[in-house]
Amino acid sequence: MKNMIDKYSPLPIYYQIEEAIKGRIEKGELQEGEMIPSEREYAETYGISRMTVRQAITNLVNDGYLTRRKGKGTFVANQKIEQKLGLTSFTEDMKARGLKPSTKLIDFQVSDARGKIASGLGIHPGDEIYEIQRVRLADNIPMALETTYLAADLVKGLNQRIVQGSLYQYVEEELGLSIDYATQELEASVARETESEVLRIAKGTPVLLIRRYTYLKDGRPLELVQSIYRGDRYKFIIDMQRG
Amino acid sequence: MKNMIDKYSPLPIYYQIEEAIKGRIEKGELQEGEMIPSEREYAETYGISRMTVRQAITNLVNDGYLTRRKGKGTFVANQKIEQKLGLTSFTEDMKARGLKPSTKLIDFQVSDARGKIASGLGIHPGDEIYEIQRVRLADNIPMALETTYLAADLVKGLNQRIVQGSLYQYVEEELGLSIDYATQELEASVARETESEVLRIAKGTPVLLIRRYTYLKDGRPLELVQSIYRGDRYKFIIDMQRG
DNA sequence: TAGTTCGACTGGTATAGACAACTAGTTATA
DNA sequence: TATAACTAGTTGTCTATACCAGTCGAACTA
Repeated sequence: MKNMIDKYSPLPIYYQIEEAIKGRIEKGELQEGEMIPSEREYAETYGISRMTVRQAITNLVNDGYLTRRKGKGTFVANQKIEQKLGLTSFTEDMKARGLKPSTKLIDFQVSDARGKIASGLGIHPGDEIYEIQRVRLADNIPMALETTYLAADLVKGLNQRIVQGSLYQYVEEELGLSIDYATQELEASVARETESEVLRIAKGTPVLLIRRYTYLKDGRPLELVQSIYRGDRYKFIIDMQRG
Repeated sequence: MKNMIDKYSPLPIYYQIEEAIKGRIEKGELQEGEMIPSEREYAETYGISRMTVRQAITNLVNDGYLTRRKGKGTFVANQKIEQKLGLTSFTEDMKARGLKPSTKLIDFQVSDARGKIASGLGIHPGDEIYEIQRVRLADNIPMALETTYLAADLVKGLNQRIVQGSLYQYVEEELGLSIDYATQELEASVARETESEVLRIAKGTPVLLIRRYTYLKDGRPLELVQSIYRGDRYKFIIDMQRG
């Protein structure tokens, strides 16, 4: 039941190895984060060259199934949180559109929760929250204004450095909290004073407002992200009439 | 001015080659569709192994800069039309969300243009149009109903086989038409009879209606695509109140 | 005990060569 | 003339080998 490799198959050997490893991951025989056998080990057990094994593994790394760590080994990749949640990150979204995404942090402060935000985060009005404001750019053109609200006593010790890295990673790996799911609301709106300035559009211009609530495994709300997208740059013409 | 490769640089040779080729593409020295020097040629002129050249080229193929054609050569890739237009294709969109996209063709027919469709395509009511209806699925769950309308005398000879491949490629390469730009309209709506059946949702469920108009370089409208997305599966809660 | 060195593991880079599969043009043949 | 065979080019696959560069723990040393 071992040697599933057929050297005389018309299918390339690297492809057979590739499918074999992928199969073991999908069957759950290889778990997320688990180390797979080393390249030399594969080469020996199948009686093939290490370079051929490398070709198979390289493809799987490119497809996101595996990650390599020099000196340590090759590991089954973790699914991205965005993928788990079924969310598209701004970065990936823009890349898919062929644009160069970037982010500018414009505000990071502690403030008091107001009505809608407090209820969204499941805390009391007046409780401390972190408020992070970023501009998302595509090819250096401002595309969206994104404001993230987090309950301060849930994500203790948050600072500017973390915010500029991966917030989700910090929450999961450092704080040990498990992100579970998210819901999104989309609504059509118009740009207000602040937004029009940052996005360099006229006040009153149609914008897309997306509100995302992210929840932990235990049901507590983790964050509320409110994004204002320029309708024009997105080439969305928002008209409110019903079909 | 030739040998830009430093064998004793800490940067890997394959990386240097990679950057060199990428640079030539970005500077326009290598045009879209143009064949680049063969792997053996690179190996010889730089005095390195062909496998090292292959590593560089493989990376560029993975990044979408080049495409290989066995027996012919390696060519500078065409930018995807979706990228040119700044549009996200359903396929890419779903992949980015970690879902497996698929498409089911449910109707392909010639019919007569009615009011809104005729004006959108810049033809007269009663003129012949192709009408293509597809269901877009993610992980085999129907996500959207997509209807494409094309003026029959503009895209002559369209058939089911082409429709199941790349329409844009056919239009550009076979018909010699140049796609230029597109606009999108987004509006909130509710599912009607037909849509509710195909998408397996209740009549009256909120849906996202996206209308895309694609235009040729000469300004003529090429197609009108009307997509009905399930609001629930997209986890969008559409509410129409203004901010 | 604390620190260092060493060795055995990992993946990363690079070589030189071989043959297969495919493409396209040329040449020889029926 | 049409067809087949050849040829020279391309990428595709695979081998066997070598050495470099991190990682980590065990053994050695001050």
